[in-house]
Amino acid sequence: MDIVAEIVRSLEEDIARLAPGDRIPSEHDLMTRFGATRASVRRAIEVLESRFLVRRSQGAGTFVNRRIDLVLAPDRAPSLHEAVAASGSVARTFVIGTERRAAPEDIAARLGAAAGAELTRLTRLGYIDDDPATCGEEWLAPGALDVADLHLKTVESLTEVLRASGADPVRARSRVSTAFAPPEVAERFTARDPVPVWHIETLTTDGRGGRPLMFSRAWTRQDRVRVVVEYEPVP
Amino acid sequence: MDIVAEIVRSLEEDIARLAPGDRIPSEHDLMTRFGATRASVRRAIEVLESRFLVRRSQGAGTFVNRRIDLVLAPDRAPSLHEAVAASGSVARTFVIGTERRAAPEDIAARLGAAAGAELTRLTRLGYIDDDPATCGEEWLAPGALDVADLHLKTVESLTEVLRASGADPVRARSRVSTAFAPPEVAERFTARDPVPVWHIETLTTDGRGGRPLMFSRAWTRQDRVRVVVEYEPVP
DNA sequence: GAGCATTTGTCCGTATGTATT
DNA sequence: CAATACATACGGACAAATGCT
Repeated sequence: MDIVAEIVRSLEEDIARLAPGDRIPSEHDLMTRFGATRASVRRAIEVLESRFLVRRSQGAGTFVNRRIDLVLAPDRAPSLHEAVAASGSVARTFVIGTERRAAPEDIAARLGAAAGAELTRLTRLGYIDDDPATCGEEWLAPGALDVADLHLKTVESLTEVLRASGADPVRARSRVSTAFAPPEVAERFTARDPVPVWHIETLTTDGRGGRPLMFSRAWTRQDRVRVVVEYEPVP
Repeated sequence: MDIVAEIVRSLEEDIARLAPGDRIPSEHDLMTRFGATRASVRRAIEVLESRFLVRRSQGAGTFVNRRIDLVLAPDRAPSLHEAVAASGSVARTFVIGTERRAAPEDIAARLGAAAGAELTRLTRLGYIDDDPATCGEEWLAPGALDVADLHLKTVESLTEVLRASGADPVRARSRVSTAFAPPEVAERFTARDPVPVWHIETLTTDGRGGRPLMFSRAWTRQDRVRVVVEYEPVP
């Protein structure tokens, strides 16, 4: 009984012996192997997918998933690029938009701007192994950066740009939780179903004086990245 | 087209107008309402369930889910009991086991004990509105507490007990991530499918001297609790 | 570029089991 | 005990994306 659970168990063992990127047998093959319906086989694979163990691609097959560990700690720079590189994958980030726009009230407040103030907003999209994995926006405090400096292609260097402009950017406070990608983000991920994501917000201030410089808000796919947060109480 | 997505959208609107605990129409009613098969209706409800919007109970029906927000911050005591009470629900915690047992190597190390040392381990199970929602264990450092003090029924008072024994318990470091409940935990939750959970580890030390007192490891159901972690860099 | 086989995505219809009320 | 409602499984059909020829 419970043929789905049996298929799940069996496939789990198989996956443990495979490497990320390896293909698992087609649904048709699994039907004959387990003597089950396609519906049952699919249920089992859906369970594995919801555990982030496999990813499916229509027309291509089902493959063992690779997941990056990202540790966020007070004493460590939270570099997804480094974490990705360390695990042998390739990370790329593109700025897909820069604009001046009236900032939402909460963000304006954090950046010390008046409600409704027009601020510079960068939109970026990050890829891991050529798949979109993270998506987010950065809001710059008034006067933090000259707009002329923003013809950059990678956002990893944004703190570098801030530093070059005479500031001493340090992260002031971060907020991490999980959510489901809002429609405009899910669209970037070319997914329709609810995509479980990490929601990470960070306020960057000037180490000399504490003036707010930048507010960052990002959504990162949970099936591509596992975030671990370590924190200590401030005495 | 995409009848499942249509049902999801429609039910989302309905749910937004309902209160936690309210019942949504039966699958049979939804079949006639949308002119779809039960399979499609179930798919839609499964999507809502995976977003933690509803919970299903065989024989009873499908109900709008209630989720507690728990904010973990360096300057705040992470009290799930308080968060639950503040949202109008009832939290109860029971100690379901106390024993002396050889501690896992990593835990012994954190508590300053020799590898393989026998330590006191408490197992507890937490309920929200009479449903199991959190499950975990506490390991006590050697000499931190007299075993005779452990005939307590609620673990919320554990720091109180430590304090009464002359210590000044403070959280030293916490580690938060998401996972899927291991079998023995899922069993406590009376669930077979993979239950998405928060995995929270905390080391408690003595404020006077920094001696480790207790290591806590807990699994909390994501469909019952939403955790938000706020942290600041230590300069 | 066109055509084709493979593979996953979606939906329909039906039957039976099991927990709740 | 009976009715209700969710859980699980079977079987078939067509659509859509992929990868290869």
